[in-house]
Amino acid sequence: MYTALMSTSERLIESTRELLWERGYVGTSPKAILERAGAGQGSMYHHFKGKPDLALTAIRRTAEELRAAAERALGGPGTPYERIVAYLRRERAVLRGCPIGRLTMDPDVMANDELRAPVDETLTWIRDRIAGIVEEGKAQGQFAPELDGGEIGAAVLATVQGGYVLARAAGSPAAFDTAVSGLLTLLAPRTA
Amino acid sequence: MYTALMSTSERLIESTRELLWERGYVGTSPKAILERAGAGQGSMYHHFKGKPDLALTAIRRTAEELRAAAERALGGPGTPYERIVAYLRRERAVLRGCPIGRLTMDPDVMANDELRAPVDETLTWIRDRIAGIVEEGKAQGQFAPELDGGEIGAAVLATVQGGYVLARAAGSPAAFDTAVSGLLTLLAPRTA
DNA sequence: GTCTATACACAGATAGAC
DNA sequence: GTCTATCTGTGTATAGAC
Repeated sequence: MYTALMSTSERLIESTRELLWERGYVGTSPKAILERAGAGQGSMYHHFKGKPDLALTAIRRTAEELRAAAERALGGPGTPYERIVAYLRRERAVLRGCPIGRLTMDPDVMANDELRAPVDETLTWIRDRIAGIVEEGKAQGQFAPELDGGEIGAAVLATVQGGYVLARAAGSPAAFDTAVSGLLTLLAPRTA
Repeated sequence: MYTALMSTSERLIESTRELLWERGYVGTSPKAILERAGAGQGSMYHHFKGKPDLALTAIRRTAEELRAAAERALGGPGTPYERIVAYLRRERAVLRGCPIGRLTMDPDVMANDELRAPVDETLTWIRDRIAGIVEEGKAQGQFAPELDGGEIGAAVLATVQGGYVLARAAGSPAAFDTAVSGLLTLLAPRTA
């Protein structure tokens, strides 16, 4: 539960972000949000139109943070392969899953175009970002010319998203790392 | 909603399987199950101890079916690579997601060891099954000796699970196929 | 076995006092 | 802005009639 160091509205947003990550949209009730934020019913309906409106604000912020975190790895120094390694190996709370990807399994999020949009945009952006890096690598001769940037970008992001699934099922982050290692072996540049 | 061609208990199980697939565990209420099954409150509590008990029965059945479907592709004819292709390309209701994998994002399933067990066992089984096929391929010289069966198995299954995430986010099955194509390019045997 | 009736807490939202 | 009522429906389960 957040202290009074934040405004009520901020505490509501941050509490919602946490709960959406932990329990998804259908699993998160206004009551739970209010308790965590230390606010009363009135505050939430003063600052937001209701649960979907507050969730939208929370999701947008989380999406922006995720994009920034991905960019820190993908836009860092090194060869294209090294940047993809940095992305795949970056620090993650593996057992918590992806705060954006998990929303794709939420029926109420998927049924609401406004809520789905930031999810779609974020994953598409990461996919395309990786795709561009793969094309860079091809141009530099690090990757084989038969690789398709879009396909590899999708495969890399899918491995991450699926890695979360395997790790959560097993109750251990190891499965995530195993899947990543497998993909990286397959993607390794020819050490000509 | 199911007709009277099934027993009440069967209709309850099948309705639960559908709803767990569509809406997950937290998103599925006994009331919705009863409506779909065309049964009254009493029937459910006569045949099952409650929602978790009914869900466990439903999940176990779905897990068994998923394993069988995977085995039909993985245990089919062809080289190791071809069998993995068959698995990755098998007919799927992509936009519905994986009926087992999606449960890993359900907080109440993950918090209940009995409910999580069949999820874990199923995904582990598929992972290991693919791992063995990769080892076969290595023995036959189809795959490079530096590939680790366990890692590739995890990467293949993660691509599938993550492919569902990408497809659902985009609202189109194409993203799934794109990711699969990318992985298959990377995994393609050296056409020595 | 299946039904309806009942129970009580929670989900989501509104009203109006301070 | 924030709070405490208050409201209607739903979630999950039990009781007891048929």
